[in-house]
This record gives sequence, structure tokens and C-alpha cells, in this order.
Amino acid sequence: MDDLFPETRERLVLAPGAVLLGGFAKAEAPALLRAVESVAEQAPFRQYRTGGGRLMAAAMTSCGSYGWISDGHGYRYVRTDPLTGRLWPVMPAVFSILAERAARVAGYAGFVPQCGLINRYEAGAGMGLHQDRDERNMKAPVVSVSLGLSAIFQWGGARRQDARRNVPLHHGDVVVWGGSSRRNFHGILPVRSAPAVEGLGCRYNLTFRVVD
DNA sequence: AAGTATCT
DNA sequence: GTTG
Repeated sequence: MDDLFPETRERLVLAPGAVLLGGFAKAEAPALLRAVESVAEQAPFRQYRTGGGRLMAAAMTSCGSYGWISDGHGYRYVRTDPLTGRLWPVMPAVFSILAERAARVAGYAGFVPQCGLINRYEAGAGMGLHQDRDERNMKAPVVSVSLGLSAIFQWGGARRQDARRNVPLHHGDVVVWGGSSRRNFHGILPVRSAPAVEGLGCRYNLTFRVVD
């Protein structure tokens, strides 16, 4: 429960292989948001169900050569959007360039994301503690970009019962995790409603992954 | 009690 | 093995 203050957030190592880059994407934020809109026009936000059949609180869409979905076959990556029947929108260059830069700064050179998953959290929405393990490729890191409303990121360990650290994520923050922390548990506490940030009344989280 | 699937 |  150690909250971190802005002045300590420049570059914070969360675990071996995991780092928070405070404000890393702030300059590109307006362009990233325009790209989010463009993706959403081609592949609308929708809510999937959890393994237990409950509606997930966050609305999602994807871009790139793979998109993440949840359906009767489980959580998986597919090449076409089940909602439109078309390929996922091309990943905007501003996404892939930022993701590559962030990964490189975090120690993962040569990161070429195959999936850009966009999660939209309205006030009250969160995501329970989980591992990212639907990717066949576990060598590449996960790159996560926060935009809009702030949220508390729960950063855990390799086991569900491991201690968690509450890390506030703000507009423009980037978290990269890979190596021995690639499968660490993590989640997002319900987003608290707050005044819009740079005109945004919700939180977007962009996560970039190599799938295979 | 609940819509998964699965890995070295 | 997990979630509410």
C-alpha cells in the first residue's frame, strides 16, 4: 500500500524486468487519442465476458495483426474482429513507434507489437487481478500506456497471493514488464470519477503485445 | 456457482 | 487452477 508521489515517478523499477516510465507518452497523448478514435471507428468498443460469464467492466477493441477476444472458446487472439468480420484495423504508426521506444528504454530492444489492445474504463470500471498468459510468445514484454483519468495499478508477483503494490498511473504513464516479471499478476482498481483530463472523461489503456 | 483452456 |  505504498503510494508513490509524482516526484519519484520518473523511472521506477517495479520488479526485475518491470519499469514504470512516468509521463513517457505525454507528448504523444493527443496523437494517441486521435488514433484511438480512428481504431474505434473501424472496430467499435465492446464488452466481453469473463471466464465465469460476467460482463467485463472495461470496453475493448484491438488493432494490429491480432486482436484479443473472449468467446465460447476462451480468451484468445484472433486475426479478424468477430463483430465486423473484417481484419482488425492496421496498428497506427504512432502506437507501434511509441511502444518500440518504451520497450527499448525499458531494456527490450526490437519490440514489434502484433496486437494493440485498447481498454476503455469509464468511472467505476476496473479489472481484477490476473496474469497475461494468452500469448504464445512470453519472451516479449507487455507495454502499457495510460491516458485520461488516473487509476491505481495493482502490481503483484508470480503467485496470486504475493504482495501487491498500488501504483498510481496517470495520463501519459507507460509501464513495461517482461523477463521474469512477464507473468506477474496485475490489475486495475475501479477508476474513480474525476474531472476530465485533457478533455478525457474516462481512462484508456493501450497494451501492446507480441502474440506468437 | 460460473460460458474458457492450457502450458513447459 | 479462479472469481464474486
